[in-house]
Amino acid sequence: MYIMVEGTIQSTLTLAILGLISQRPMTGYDLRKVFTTTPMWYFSNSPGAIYPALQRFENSGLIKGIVEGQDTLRPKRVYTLTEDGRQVLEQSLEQPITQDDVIRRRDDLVLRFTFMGNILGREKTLSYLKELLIQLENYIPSLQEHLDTERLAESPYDAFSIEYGIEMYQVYTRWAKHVIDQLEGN
Amino acid sequence: MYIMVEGTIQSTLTLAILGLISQRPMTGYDLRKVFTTTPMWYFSNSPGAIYPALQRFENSGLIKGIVEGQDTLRPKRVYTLTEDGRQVLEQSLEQPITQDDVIRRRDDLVLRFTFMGNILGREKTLSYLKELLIQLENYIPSLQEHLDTERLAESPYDAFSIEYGIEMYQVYTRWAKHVIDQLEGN
DNA sequence: TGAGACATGTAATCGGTTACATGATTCC
DNA sequence: GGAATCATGTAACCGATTACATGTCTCA
Repeated sequence: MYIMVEGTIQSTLTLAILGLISQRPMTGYDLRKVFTTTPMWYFSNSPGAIYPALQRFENSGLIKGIVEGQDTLRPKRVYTLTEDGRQVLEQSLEQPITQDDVIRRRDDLVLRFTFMGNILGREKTLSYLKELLIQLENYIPSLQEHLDTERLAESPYDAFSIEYGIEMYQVYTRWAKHVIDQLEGN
Repeated sequence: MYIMVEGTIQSTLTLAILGLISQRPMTGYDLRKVFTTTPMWYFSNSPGAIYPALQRFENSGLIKGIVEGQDTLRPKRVYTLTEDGRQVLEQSLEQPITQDDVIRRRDDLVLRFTFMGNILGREKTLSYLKELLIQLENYIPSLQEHLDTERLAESPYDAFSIEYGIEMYQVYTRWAKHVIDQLEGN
C-alpha cells in the first residue's frame, strides 16, 4: 500500500513559497521580504496570504517549522522543506505544460523554470524549455488567425491588442531559445 | 446631495464583462462564447463566474437585463449597459496607471486600452498610452539593477528569469510606441 | 525617545473554481 | 434518435485581499 502525500500546490503564490523554502530555510517574514524587495514583488507580500499558507503546508507535512530563539522575546519560526515537501514540489515541477498554462499562466511557467534548475537539474530543465517552445510555437498561429479576422472587421483597437499578444509570445519564444542555447553552451 | 453610483469593477473578469456589454448587448451565454472562441479565452468562461457577476452588476444597477422570447420555451436574458454602468466603466478606464498595475496587471492594462478607444475616444487613448510608456520606462531600470546583482551572485536561473521580465517590458514599450504612432498617423 | 525594521498572527469578506443540475433546439 | 449547441443557473469550497492587532529590537 502506498502512502499518498497529502496537500498540493494550489496556486502560484504557494509554488513560490515552497520553491523559495526549497532554496534555503525561511521564516514568513523572510518570504515577505523577498516579495517586497526582489522582482518577486510580483507576488503578494500580505501576511494574510503568507502565514496561512505556511500553516497549511505545515499541516499537510510539506514543511516543518522550527522555532529559533524560543527563550528570547522575539522568537521566529524557520521553515524547512520536508522529504514529502520536496516530493510534491518535484512532482509539481514535472507536470507537462498544458495549453491552459501557456494561455493563462505564462509567467508562472517562468517561475517553474526558475526553481527547476536547482531541483530537477539541467537536463530536465532543458527538456522543459523545449516543451515550452513547442507549446508556444503551437499557440501563436491561432492568435495570428484571429488578428486577420479582426483586421477584416476593422476593429483597430482589438487588432492592436492581439498584436500585443503575438509579440509577447514571440519574445517568449526567443527567450526560451536563448536560454536553451546558453544552457547547452556550458 | 450627490447620488453615488453603487458597485464597482472588482476584477479583470468583471471589467471584461462590462466592457463587452458596452460594445453590444449580450447574454451570459454570449459572454461565455467570447471567452471560449476569441483570444479573450484568457478569461474564465465558467458559468459559475459569469452569471453571478451579471447578477451583481444588475443588482447595483450597472446593467439591465431584458428577457427575450419570454413566451418561448428558451428565453434569454440580454444585458445592456445603463447610464450608471457607463459612468462606472468610464471612471474605471480613466484611473491613472499605478506601479502596481504595471507590475501585477500588465495584461489588464491592455484590456483597458481595448475598450478605451470606443468609450473615451482617440485623444484619451493616446494620453493613456503615453502614461503607460512613462510607467514602463520607469520600471525597467529597477529590473535591470536586480539583474546585475543576480549576475554577480551567479544564480543563472534567477538571472534568466529577470531577463525574461526585462524583455517582456521592452516589447511592451515598443508595442505602445507603435500604437501611438499608428493612432497619430490617422 | 522615537522611527523603522523585525516578527507573527487573526477575522471578515468576497470572487472564482469546480461540480452539479436542467432543459430546449437544431441538425445530421 | 442522438450529438452538439443553446441557455441559465446553484452550492460547496477555498485562497487572497483588506484591515486590524500586538509586541520587540535597533539605531540615530
